[in-house]
This record gives sequence, C-alpha cells and structure tokens, in this order.
Amino acid sequence: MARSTIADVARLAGVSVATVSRALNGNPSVDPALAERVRAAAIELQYSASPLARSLVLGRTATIAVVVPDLGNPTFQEVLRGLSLAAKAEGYHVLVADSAEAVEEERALALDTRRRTDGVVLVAPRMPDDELAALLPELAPVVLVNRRPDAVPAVGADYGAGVTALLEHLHGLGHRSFAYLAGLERSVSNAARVAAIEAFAERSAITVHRLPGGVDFDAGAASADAVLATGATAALAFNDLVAMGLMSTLQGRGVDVPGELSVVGFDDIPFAAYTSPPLTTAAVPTLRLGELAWAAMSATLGASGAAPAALGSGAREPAADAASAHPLLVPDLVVRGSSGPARR
Amino acid sequence: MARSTIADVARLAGVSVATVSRALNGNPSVDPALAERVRAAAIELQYSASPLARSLVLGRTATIAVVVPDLGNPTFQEVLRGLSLAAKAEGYHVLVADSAEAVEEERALALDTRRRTDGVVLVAPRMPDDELAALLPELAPVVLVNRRPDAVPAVGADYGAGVTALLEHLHGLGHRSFAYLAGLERSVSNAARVAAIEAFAERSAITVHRLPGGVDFDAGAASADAVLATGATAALAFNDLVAMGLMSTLQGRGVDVPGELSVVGFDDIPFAAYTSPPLTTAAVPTLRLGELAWAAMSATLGASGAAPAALGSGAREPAADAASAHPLLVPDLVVRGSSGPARR
DNA sequence: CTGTTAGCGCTTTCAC
DNA sequence: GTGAAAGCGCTAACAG
Repeated sequence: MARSTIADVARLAGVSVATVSRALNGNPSVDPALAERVRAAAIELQYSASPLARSLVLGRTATIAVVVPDLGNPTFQEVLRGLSLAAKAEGYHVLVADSAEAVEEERALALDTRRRTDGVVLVAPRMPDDELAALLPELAPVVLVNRRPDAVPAVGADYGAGVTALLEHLHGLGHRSFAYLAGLERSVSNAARVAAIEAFAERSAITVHRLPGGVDFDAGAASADAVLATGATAALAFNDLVAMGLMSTLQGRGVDVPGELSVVGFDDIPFAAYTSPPLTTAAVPTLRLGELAWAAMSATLGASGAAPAALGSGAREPAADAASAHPLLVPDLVVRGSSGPARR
Repeated sequence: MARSTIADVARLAGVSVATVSRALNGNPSVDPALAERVRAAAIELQYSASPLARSLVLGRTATIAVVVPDLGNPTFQEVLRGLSLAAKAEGYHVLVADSAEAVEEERALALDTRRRTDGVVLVAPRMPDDELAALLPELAPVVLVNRRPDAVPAVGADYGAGVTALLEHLHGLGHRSFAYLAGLERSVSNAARVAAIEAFAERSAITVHRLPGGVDFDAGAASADAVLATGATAALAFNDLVAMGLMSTLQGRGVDVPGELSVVGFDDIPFAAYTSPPLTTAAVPTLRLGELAWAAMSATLGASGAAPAALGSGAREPAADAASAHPLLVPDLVVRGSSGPARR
C-alpha cells in the first residue's frame, strides 16, 4: 500500500488540501469542526506530511549536520551524544559525518552535509585557519566546537586552564621537571596546551621536555622510554588515552607510578577513574560541550523547533560563561592516584 | 548572494533546464559540446543541484538512519563508525538517533527518521519481539544489528559462541564455579549469553551463579562483594566495562586477580588491553559489524550509490559467513592476564 | 473561514 | 539531440 498524500486526506475529509495543511499544522484560522474531521481522516489514513516535500517548500529540514574528525575519539563521541540529545529535545535531527582525520575531505564533507541540513557544527576541524575562515561563510549557520575563529558562534573547553590546573597541582607536589607528550600537531587543542605550558614555565622556573606524541594508547606506550630519558618527575599526557598507554608501559618496565614518576592525563574519560592507579586528570565536560553547541546552533536557527522542550541538563550553569556567545568551559582538576610528591 | 538554481545555469548556458539536468547527470544523450558549455556555466555559478529537490523527485535521499539505544555505549559507537564510513564510501549519508535507552521512544524514533531517509538500521533495539515484528514492515528497508527476527536482513555477533569460548578457556584452567554478571535483562545479547552459559553448564558439570548486573563500570564495581560471596573462582562479566569495574573494586579489597579470582570481560574494547592485569575477553568485531550492516542495507537499496568505492576493509572475510544474509560474527577469544588457573 | 493556484528546485516523459 | 510541460508532496499567498 502506497503512502497516502495530503490529497487523499483532503478527499476523505471533503475539504481542500489547503485546509488539511492548515488543520494539521495547527493554524487557528480553521473551523474547529473541520479541523477535527481532517485530523480524523489523517489518522484513518495514517497520514503524516512528507518531511521532504515540507522541507523543500519551507526551506528548513529540521536537521543539522555534525562533522567530526574521528568518530572513534571518546571526546567527539560525547560531544555528538550531547548534541544529538539536545537537538532531539527540540525536534531536530542530526546528520553525522566522520572525516576520518582526512583534512582534505573536511571542506567537501561540510559543504555537502550542509546542503541537506539547516546548519552545521564543525567539531575540532583540522583544516588550517585560512581555509577554515574562507569556508565558514559558505556554511552559515555554523558553530564551532574546540576551534577559535570567533567570527561564528563557538563553544569549547579551556584547555589552557586545564593544563595550568594540572601543572599547579604537580608544582605544589614539588615537581619541577616535566615531560609533555604532545597530541596532533595540527590540533588546536594541542596548541592551547603548549601555550599554557610555556606560560607556566615562564613564571615558575620549571623545565618542560616536549615529546612528539599522538592521541592514543599506543602513542603513550611508545613514549615511555623517551619520557624516562628526560629525567622528568612528572609526565603530562596529551589526553587520558596517552596517559594510560604510558602508565601501562611504565609499569611493565617496573616503574612505580606515582612513586618514581607522576602521570596525568586530560579529558577524564570514563575509564580514567579505573586505571591503577586511578588517573589524575582535567575533566572536560564534553557532553555539556555538545549541549552548548546545540544551544548555540538553536539560537542562530531562530530556535523554533517542532517540539520545544526543556533541556533537562540538571544543574544550572555558572550563567555568565555558558550563556555567552563563546562559552569556554573550564575543565575540573580531578586528583587521583597517579600523581604524587616528586621523587628527590 | 542567493544560491543559483538550475534555471540560472540554463540561462547562462543558453539551453533549457532539461538539458542542464541531463548534462550534469551524465546523460549520454546530450551533445558533448553543449554538455561542456553547461558544465562550465555550472562551475561559474558554483551550481550544484539541491539535494532536497532532487530527493523529492527521485524518491531517494541518499541517506540512511541509524537508531541506537545509547550513543555512549562503546559497542554502538563502533558500529556507528563502521556504518558511517562504509556508507560514506558509497556516497550515502547517515542520520543518527539516540533513543537513550527509552524503549517506548524507539518506535517513534525509527518511524520518524525513516521518513527522511531511504532506510533504517536498528542497532540492538530494546523493544519486545512482537512490537519489533509489527514495526519492521513499516520500516523497510531495514536491517537489524544484534537482534534476530530474521525476516529482515540482520547482522550480529555470536555472543553465545563468545561466551562458550571464554567458558572453555576458564574450564581448561580448572575453574568449575562461576559468577555471571548479567547485563540488561531486556537486552537480547544478554539472553544469548545466558543461553550459552546454561548449555555449557549442562554438559560440563559446573555451577554458575547469576548475579544482577548492568552494563557499566559502576555495575561491576558494585557487584564485587556479591561475586566474592558466591565463592566462585572465576567471574564472567557482561562486558569489559563491567569487568573493569569489578576488577577495580576487587583490587581495592585486596583480592588478587587472577590469583584468587579470574575475571573475564566481553567485547575487547580498546581499553581492555590496558587494564592491570590486562583483561581476558572475547573480541567482538564491532566496526566490522557496522560495515556489514551497511553492506546489507546497500544491497537491499539496490546499491547504486553516488560514488561507488571499495570498502577498504583490509582483509578478506572468511566469505561464507559474512557474505550470508545474516552474518553472525564469531568473537575471538583474547587471553590476557586477568584469567589464570583456578585457586584450590 | 476555505478553496484555487502558484510555486519550492529538480527530473522526466512526451513531442519536435 | 533538445525543449515544453507535467509533476514529486507540500505550504502560502491570493481571492472569495
């Protein structure tokens, strides 16, 4: 049985298609009795308007696109989840696209998905600044996650603040020599970390050994020897995965963490609390980041979603910041067992 | 500047819109010279056909929907990733919907997303069998992941086989008394595990203590005492997360794993290799599951995606199984440090 | 209040 | 080979 169209409903209800459209869209200008008849007919025919046809004429799809560099990355997964849930609460759908860290594909992917949606949120785009700047206008409305060009709405985590908090924590424990395992060079969040580290080093007379790294377990595991070679008393990993990989190899080498070397991560992924020792880290509220990204998008879209609903996100924000056009969430320092007094 | 339409291109190229359409779609019946002129005009105007209008007339959106019970679940994340990548390779887009484990929403979500796409893949739907059976016809084309009603294409992991492999491994180590930490009762994959356990118990004279559980760390952590109370020498966790939570609490209690108690998980999430001791588990090829789900969908869609491309999935399949209409991937037993000889 | 009609931007018969 | 015109299914003027 083919799907019924608005014409079928009109016929069954004995009215014109215009009336059906009006009635079903809650246009108050339609006679209550007729409206009821229409509704009944629609139900009988199991009719509901074609989103496609609707989108074409309305110029809005009730869908947004989310482009992430890697769906395998826990951070992006959470952002996507927060975004998806928040969007759903307002009757919006989410089209995901994974660029698989292929920088050269990002632009096309964004452009392509944008055309089938009402807007796009770019999560941690890897493309260079100039390219991004050139792309943004074509993408509008667009919101950025973890990337700065503040010409458009953007939400992000304050990686610098997080790193600073970690450094202060370690500094307070007597550490003066650090090893930093870098992330992807082109990653903006890596740059933010590096900047914070340098700023801290400048005012605190510490030494920091920057080591090439990566973003996963293996990168951390592979760096163990290099870290030990620096003689540092504390290692700052780009993220929790790297920290876990590092700890794992370290322990395999018989190195005591945190006795001989403190290790701290970043992100506070769910697993961080369950390593042994549990990982000291800076908790990035990634789910919240996704919600905020939606909030920003929703705002620029005019925010008249089909099913406006409360954003059941529990606690109220510290207002000022999160309400801003460019909220920058400050990660929470989470002190666990992997960090301790510097060995002497 | 407003986007240009096909009419603009037609005007600029001095032809009719029909010709533009034909030329741009590679219809061979158009004069090469004209075609070139059209293409040039299209480029000059940066024109590309509206996917929306196209979808409306063609009756296909080049998009599929994926409904998952929880975007926070590593298993579903990987399935989504595999699916998304595979779909992209054939020029298809992916609309995701997270039902947030709200069984009563699944139906509406599936129906809703289905209408904006060409098909839907239901990942581990939680709804009861009869409801699912009733829904499937309305959703077609539809493919199921980790759920059986084989009336439609389905792909899944053979949880029973995985559990059996784990049990055999432990049995070989001398274990005779087991604790099983169950997952969600309504989860079909839990039922599969339970069935395999019972079958094994029947032929091997072992005792199995079934404990209520959950699917995350906390569930595992909370079950530690109950597990110890059973006197079992080996614990079979619903999944790796549960196993990790369990191990964590166990170690906090001073229990030696695997000396006093062997612990095994399920899934082989990336973190499983990095716990201490590293977790023995059954590796479910979730990414591959996603790829197969797409393959199944692609097949029922007629598989004429916009940009047909190879499914760069590395190794060839054992053919027979994966090529079937209902591939059931057998998890690999991965023996690591968390399992050892039974204490005596 | 309700019906008629003109599109939304495209593809595709159907003639020429 | 190419164009005119009829829709895809809906909404929004515009008249009554």
